[in-house]
Amino acid sequence: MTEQVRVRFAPSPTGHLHIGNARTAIMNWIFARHSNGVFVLRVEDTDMERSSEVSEKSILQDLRWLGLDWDEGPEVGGEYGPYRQSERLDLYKKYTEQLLKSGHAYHCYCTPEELEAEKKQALAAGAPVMYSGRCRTLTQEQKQRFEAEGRKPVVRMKYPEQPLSFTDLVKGELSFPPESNGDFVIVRADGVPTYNFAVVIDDGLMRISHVVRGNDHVSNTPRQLAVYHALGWNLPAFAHIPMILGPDRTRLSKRHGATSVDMYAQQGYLPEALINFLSLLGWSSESGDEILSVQRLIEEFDFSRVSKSPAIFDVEKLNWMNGVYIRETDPARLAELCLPYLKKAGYKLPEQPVLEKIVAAVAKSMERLEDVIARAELFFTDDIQPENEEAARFLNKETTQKVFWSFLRQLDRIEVLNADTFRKIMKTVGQETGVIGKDLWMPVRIALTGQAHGPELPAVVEIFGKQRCYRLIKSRIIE
RNA sequence: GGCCCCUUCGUCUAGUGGUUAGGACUCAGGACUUUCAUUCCUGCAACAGGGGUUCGAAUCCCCUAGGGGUCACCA
Repeated sequence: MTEQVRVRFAPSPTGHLHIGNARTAIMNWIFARHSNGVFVLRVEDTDMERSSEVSEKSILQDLRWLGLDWDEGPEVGGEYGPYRQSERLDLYKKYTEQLLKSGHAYHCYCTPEELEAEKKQALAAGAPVMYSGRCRTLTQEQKQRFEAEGRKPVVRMKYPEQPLSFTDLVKGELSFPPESNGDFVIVRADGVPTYNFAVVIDDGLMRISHVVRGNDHVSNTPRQLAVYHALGWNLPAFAHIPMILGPDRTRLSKRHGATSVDMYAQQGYLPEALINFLSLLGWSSESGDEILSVQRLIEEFDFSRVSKSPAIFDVEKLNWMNGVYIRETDPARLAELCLPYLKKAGYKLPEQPVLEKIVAAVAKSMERLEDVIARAELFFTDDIQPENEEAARFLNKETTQKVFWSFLRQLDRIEVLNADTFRKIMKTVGQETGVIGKDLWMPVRIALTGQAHGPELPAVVEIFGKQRCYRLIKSRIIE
């Protein structure tokens, strides 16, 4: 029987959920759901300086917003906990001692200053930059002398002298010669383990079957292999997914604009759209389809279709895709989603049915939910004025006044004004005045909305109602 | 600089020895329409370069160039 698939997403709580990390989380989650496996969330907070509870909270919130639920981890528990590295220190200690005893690791007393000097020298000489390993052979006396000086040692792993290799699910066979790494620190002077050590202990103990992570971790992998081997543990499968780059082909960062999930959420990107878009950065459906539901992503996901090369984050395409999702959203939910933005704009909100109509009227031209503020403004202001010269010109056409007069006459004869009756009115106005096309519609549009471009007039008019339309047209009549 | 990896339209990608190199976004043009938007149609646009292997290479091998990653008591 095949072993249960267990994957993990292991963010460090040092800020918001980054777009790149979000994509990693998404692929892990999708793969877990695809395989009927377990999705573990583990908080890598061994960097005491930079980690914070606030960050952890926000990352958890962003994951939930995306719809990525975890089966084990903070706030849900699980049998392989605890799920914060800061709460697993005794575990790391146990295995550190084991490695020390077995001779795979040793104490190193070099000071940061000494290391820095060594590094500078190597750099100047054009030699490879790595630790010399000189503390490997310290005698008892030397160690005691360092201790007496008050030096706190770190623990270093002896990097093996054989090539280290593994098979990556997306990149294939990968091999690293011994000279590609030196002895690396696994426990800091303060006793806290470093990433490359803790990650192995945790993945091993948590029975992680597939390590799915960003390509920036490829070069870390041989160091981790060394730990696995020293411990005599079985290797998980590795899958290194391509990185996400900015338009300038460098690592996606603040310079490129919004880089965290919460910023996209704020601007009004839908979680489904973000999931869909991010999934397609480095993966493609065999069908060639691009608009893919979460359900389909789960069904179709496969590492064999993950690309090896980095992908550039293209906001234009995200915008398009988000627009597709907005247009597919039913009016009730869309109204609900737009509500926070309308409130923020300070608009006086109407009844739910009217709100839904407003949102539906402008939805076609929206790429982000925040667009609703500008698009729907005309429904929330009483002061309708031509927005520019182009608009004002239609008001001054010689045929305009008779169109308005006719329009008001027709309006008087109607009970309720809705999209249908409005169309009928316009038809009659056209016949009565002999004015057609733009000259007929534009003056009405400008008088009612102030804008030469905007949502379909019948929809606008239905939302406005008879009173408001009457008033607005009347106000444009020159006696 | 050492080590590892990558390279198809501007961008995301399909493609696993024989295709008019396909799709999507963007852009341009057109149709629809009272405007914008939506929708639909059409078009522009790519195998980094050079050597091999082969009857035949985007597909296999080598070299060059370009790009990315990493070399922390960050993760």
